[in-house]
Amino acid sequence: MIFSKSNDDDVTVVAMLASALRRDISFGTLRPDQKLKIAELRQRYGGSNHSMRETLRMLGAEGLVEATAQRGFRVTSATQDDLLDVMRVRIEIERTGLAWAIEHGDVHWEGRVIAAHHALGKSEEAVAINPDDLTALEWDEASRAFFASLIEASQSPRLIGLQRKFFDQSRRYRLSLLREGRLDFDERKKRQKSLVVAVLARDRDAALDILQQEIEAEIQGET
Amino acid sequence: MIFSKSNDDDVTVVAMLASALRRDISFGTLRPDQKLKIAELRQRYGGSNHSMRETLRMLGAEGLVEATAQRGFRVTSATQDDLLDVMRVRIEIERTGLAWAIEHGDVHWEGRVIAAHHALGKSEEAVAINPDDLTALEWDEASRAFFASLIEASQSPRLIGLQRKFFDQSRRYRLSLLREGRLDFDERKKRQKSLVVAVLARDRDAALDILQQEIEAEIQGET
DNA sequence: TGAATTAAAAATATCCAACATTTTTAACAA
DNA sequence: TTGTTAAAAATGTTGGATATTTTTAATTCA
Repeated sequence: MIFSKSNDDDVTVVAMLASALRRDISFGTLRPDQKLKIAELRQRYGGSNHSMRETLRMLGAEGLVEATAQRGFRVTSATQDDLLDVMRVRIEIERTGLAWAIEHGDVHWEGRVIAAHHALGKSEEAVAINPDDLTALEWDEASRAFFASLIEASQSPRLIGLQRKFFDQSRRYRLSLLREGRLDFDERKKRQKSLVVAVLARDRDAALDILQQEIEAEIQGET
Repeated sequence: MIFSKSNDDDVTVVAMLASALRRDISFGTLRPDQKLKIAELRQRYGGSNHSMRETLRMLGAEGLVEATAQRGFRVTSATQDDLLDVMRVRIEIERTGLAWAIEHGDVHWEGRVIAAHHALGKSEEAVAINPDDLTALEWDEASRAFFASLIEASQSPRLIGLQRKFFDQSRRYRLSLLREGRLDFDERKKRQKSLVVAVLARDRDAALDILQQEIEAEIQGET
């Protein structure tokens, strides 16, 4: 058989519930600090109480939801401090990962970075024109793929996992910036371009600087 | 009421199961790659099938256990590469945290570092003489507390969380080094002492260097 | 013999229903 | 108001049942 299973992530009920909840937390349908009562969630998303509990535990591990003993779950609160913390940690993680990747990466890695950059370019154009939910999610995923490609050659599974985790945690804030039109797509395009150039030139210091700027631009927006 | 509840962590069944499993994974009673069948675990540790599943999900989030859809859980495998990865990431996390702490920490932080260092010293002496399981666990906890105190003033909840996570992940390896008598307690004592001195002097570069050495010493052992 | 197929067994993932415990809410008295 | 108490709601846990999937063993056939 040529075809691989569509998505190893959505085969179980818990995985599907997790996807749905992640999406709704990202878009703010489930608001920060909102109490997540098992009964209500079941009515809205389906699943048994155990599936839902397991799902919430998973999201808890991802940092999207917080659990308190005997007091259930709530959506992780979103504050300015929290945003700052995610982004500061993201900067350190991704800088380290990129440094390692520049050290270890081969020509195939360079190819994947170029490909991811190309795809991101298309997505940014699309979302700049039409920022509806679906387009926004595709753009965010392209963005994630681009940053992921950068540290892909770091040879550190944990660092790669951390990058994904904090990128996911910052999604809420990022989509909010997009909605409010506070992303400067021209600036992003320039930075991303020069970031790729620096990476291909193996100019570590320059690459790390630009990477950091690109992440910092997501803290406040640029307009 | 003056007394606070003993431990917010062991109030629920799931939390207790998690503690027990964590301990047994740390000591290798549950070996790397070992299949964790719900039925067997229930017989050994108690709890319902759901509690056990939830527990395993939690440990999965902590990186002690790995889950595969439709194929259950197993103890995360322990390889040389894995050890290297944990330790490299630990170094980056803790270096960053200590740098931030040195920047932000006040005199109270210094006090807590000194206190944790003092307690660790006692524990190291105890475990050097008598490395039984209980003493070993207490030593490991004192060690964790010392490293945690260093980055406590980093003002980054996420960084603090990451430090704990990776310290926990490396526990298996660390206890193994201890069992095999491959820790040089004299060297450790010297390093810890000079680390504290550097921290109090706010000599960032020196402190980061020593911290890194102390972590690296846990990769291979020193004898 | 050995590869492929099939049947049986085991294990996972899920659900429902029930109950004990804890927390939250509402009512009430001081 | 403030504090206490009772009722309601929600969480945490369990047992048992069932569908699906994976693993193992047995069997067939080239």
